[in-house]
Amino acid sequence: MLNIGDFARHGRVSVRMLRHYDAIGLLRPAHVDPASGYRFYQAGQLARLNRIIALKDLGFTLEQVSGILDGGVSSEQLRGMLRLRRAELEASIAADAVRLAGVEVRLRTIEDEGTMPNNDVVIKHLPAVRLAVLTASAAGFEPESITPVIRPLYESLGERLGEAGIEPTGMPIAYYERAEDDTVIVHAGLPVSVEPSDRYDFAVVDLPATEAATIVHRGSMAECLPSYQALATWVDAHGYTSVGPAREFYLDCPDDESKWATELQEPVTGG
Amino acid sequence: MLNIGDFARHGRVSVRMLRHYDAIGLLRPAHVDPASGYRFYQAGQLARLNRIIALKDLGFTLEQVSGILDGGVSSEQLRGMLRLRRAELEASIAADAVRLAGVEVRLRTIEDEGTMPNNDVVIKHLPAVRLAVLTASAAGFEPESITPVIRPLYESLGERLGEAGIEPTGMPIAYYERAEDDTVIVHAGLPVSVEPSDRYDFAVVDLPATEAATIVHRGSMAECLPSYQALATWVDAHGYTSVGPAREFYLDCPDDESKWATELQEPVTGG
DNA sequence: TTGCTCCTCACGTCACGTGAGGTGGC
DNA sequence: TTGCTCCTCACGTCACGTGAGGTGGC
Repeated sequence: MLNIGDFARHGRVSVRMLRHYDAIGLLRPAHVDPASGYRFYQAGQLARLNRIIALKDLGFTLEQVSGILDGGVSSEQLRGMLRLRRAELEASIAADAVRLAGVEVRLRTIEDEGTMPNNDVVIKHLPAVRLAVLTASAAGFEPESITPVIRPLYESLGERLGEAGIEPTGMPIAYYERAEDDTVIVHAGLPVSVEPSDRYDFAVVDLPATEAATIVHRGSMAECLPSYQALATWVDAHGYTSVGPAREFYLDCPDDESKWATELQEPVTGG
Repeated sequence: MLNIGDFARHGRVSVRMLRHYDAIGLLRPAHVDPASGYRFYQAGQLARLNRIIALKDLGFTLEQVSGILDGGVSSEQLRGMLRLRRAELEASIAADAVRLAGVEVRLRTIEDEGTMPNNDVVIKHLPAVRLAVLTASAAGFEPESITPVIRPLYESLGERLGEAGIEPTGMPIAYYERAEDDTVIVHAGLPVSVEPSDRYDFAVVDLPATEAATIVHRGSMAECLPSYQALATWVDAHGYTSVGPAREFYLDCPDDESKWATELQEPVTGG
């Protein structure tokens, strides 16, 4: 019979762990002195302790270890648990690898530039939205070309929705496509919850759900290029691929345009 | 101004997270209604929220995120944190890979044999020990050859220690070496804390500290072969390499030998 | 008035580490 | 008697999830 200290030393575990295993019924001492409460273990109990440690090292919770050791788990169930554990470990390794890649990117950027890189890019899941849309063409993607096109689109769209008695259900979303002749097709959209109909003098479009790399641009849209570039750089550096047209989500549009907040959204896949 | 629900939806986080970030001072609402306690956020605060999420996704704690965002961290310190994080992630991936390999081994074993494999093997660090040792030769490693040699060795060793007035400081440890002619050199040891001396009629040997794969054998040493085989199988399957002579650590040796408990220790490296 | 959203506690999570405060045996 | 080991609470860890119980605005 060994006291708890000796048993812990032989088993290379802490005394506290043994008390914990006693408390949860995972490893009860062979004998407890009724007067002092002292725990005593048999050397042979090291075998069970070792089984516990071995299963714990595989990443099972103590509750699972308990089930496995006390026969509450059939051979078939054990196979299932091991397969699940394998899947979890593979997922965990993959997630850590993604984190590691992100850290590498930041380290390289900071060592190139000596400054904190653009941290504001986040991958988000964008749900599908139904939009009322008006479309027009612009000469290029520079703000000087876009602004004079999109402004009147939104004014007109607002009026037409009003005439049709429809209330937008959220903030404006614009999206852009490149035409063959390198001009840009500008879509000005407002979320609505109506069925498409010939009677409307605007289109009703369902934007699909997607993963997107996003960045919040603060300030006038005239100065949005650096934010777009930061977004594009990040997407490239993290191994994502752009899919589908970029979107602009107008979060906050007070009269003073220098105080606007816009989320730039680049639908992506991979990573 | 957005209420907490809308802000959470835009940021793809839970309301509870925003309250938590408020509580720890990481992201305070732009405005709090004094009467109701309602939190209100500006759309532009999404930029900070995204920074928080991005750094959190790299695996930084919220406290570290707070330090990084609030400028309490210089560019140099940030580099250091990123390097540390990289090392942590690499270690985490390596540890998970070891666990995964262990799970794979178990899965393969259980699918070959349809039964729970030998779980009792555990890697431990064995500290260095000083032993009083008597040595003899045995014909082979089978228990029939070892037992008649080691018994008298321990009897004699006990007597000689008694004559020298030395008390063993722990349980017996035996170790074995293979001679060139394939016979086995048997060392019977008892832990002591004395300096080596010519006056003793036994050797004083320092066994080095080592990592070892260990298994607890319960029962007579006449039946130790299956345990040794399980140990050897495990060492092989997990990619460890044996280094140095195997040891036997006698944990509990009552008169009834069928109740003995012995830890078989195989010094290893790698894994 | 019914729903909906918001609020503030406060417990639970997981496997112990770490005191605090006290006792028994050498 | 001093050390050493043992004991039982009980809080702390980390980032929230999840009720409980209650309130304000449409």
